[in-house]
Amino acid sequence: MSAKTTETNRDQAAYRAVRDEFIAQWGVLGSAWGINRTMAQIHALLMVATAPLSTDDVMEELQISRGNAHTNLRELAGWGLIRSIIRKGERKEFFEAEKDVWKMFCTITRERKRREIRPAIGVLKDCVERTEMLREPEAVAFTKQTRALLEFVEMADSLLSKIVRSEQSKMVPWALKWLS
Amino acid sequence: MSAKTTETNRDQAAYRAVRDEFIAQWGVLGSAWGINRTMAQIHALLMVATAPLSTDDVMEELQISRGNAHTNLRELAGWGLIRSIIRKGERKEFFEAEKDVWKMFCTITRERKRREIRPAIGVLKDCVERTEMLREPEAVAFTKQTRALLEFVEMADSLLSKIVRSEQSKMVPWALKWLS
DNA sequence: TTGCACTTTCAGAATGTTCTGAAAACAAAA
DNA sequence: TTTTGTTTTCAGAACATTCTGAAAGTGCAA
Repeated sequence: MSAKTTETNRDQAAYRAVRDEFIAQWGVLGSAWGINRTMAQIHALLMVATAPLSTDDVMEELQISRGNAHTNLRELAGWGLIRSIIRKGERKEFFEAEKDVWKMFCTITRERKRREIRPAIGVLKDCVERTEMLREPEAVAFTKQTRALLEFVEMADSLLSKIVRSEQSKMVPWALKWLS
Repeated sequence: MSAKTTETNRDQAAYRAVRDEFIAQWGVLGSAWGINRTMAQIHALLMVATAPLSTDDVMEELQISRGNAHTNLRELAGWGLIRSIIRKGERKEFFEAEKDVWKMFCTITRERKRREIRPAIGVLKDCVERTEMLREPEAVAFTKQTRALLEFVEMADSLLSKIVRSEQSKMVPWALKWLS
């Protein structure tokens, strides 16, 4: 084995170690968020993969069962963070992640808006509507507080909508300028 | 019982029903986020309470055990979302929530930055540093991807820092203007 | 120093989430 | 049609989180 090959193997091993560490840590971070650890790990794996992976590849790399891999791949596809690839002549389904960070951000933001912000707005609107005609001091305070929350959340929702509709090429330079 | 009293009682009952619904739903939303349901419910309860509540009040209102109430009150205090009140002449400890929505937002953002964004930045920096000298195509792609993530997360972190340092009286009108 | 009012802790129970592995379903090819 | 490769489902197991309730701890005041 040549010196060159030896060096390459060492580098390859070093890279693998860092990559595996990245996947593991991304899983930990995912759970700190509200996200299933395996789902976060599969996402990390696909984000740094150089080619689409099959369900079996994912099972092999992360040492997880077929059911687990399958379910989490579907879930990720549901979020729009990965897409499935069908290669002609191949029966197997492959998956690849969206790698553009700005697009990822927009996708995640849109989903969280839908799953977390919208329902909160619904609850708050309902609370305000059903108490604003009451005159007991407690009810008045309640309406005031829930209305303040509602207004804030609606503003945040609109801001996020506008940001997500923008082009990265406009937003990022603008943000950097605003920061300085 | 006078007509007036009857009306007041009905309103009181209506208010209670909406308030309890609010607390319950806030708990559900909390779990959709990564937050313990009881913790979210206690927070909701204290947000709309007109006076500070004791541990026993919380136990009574939410029908939960002392240990549960205690632990989650401490946790909320750890986040800085509630503070404890000691009344002179009283041995009992009371709790009240920060009600100002902007301050709440800043507190939550600061904590999430600390608990979720900082560790992510740490992981990503480490990945970039440990692979940027490698020349294998896979390693190069990995560094590129993790660096892009790092830059994005660092930018988001800075933006949030700046927002959280601002005055509500400056940010909110500015945001509203920007929206239109 | 004893009793009292309250807070804190924690083992085990209850509940909730995620994972496995095998069977069923499906669909392309033989 | 049957075979073959693949995806999907899901019952039960494994694991993780949250909750209860009782006991221990704390410190004031009689």
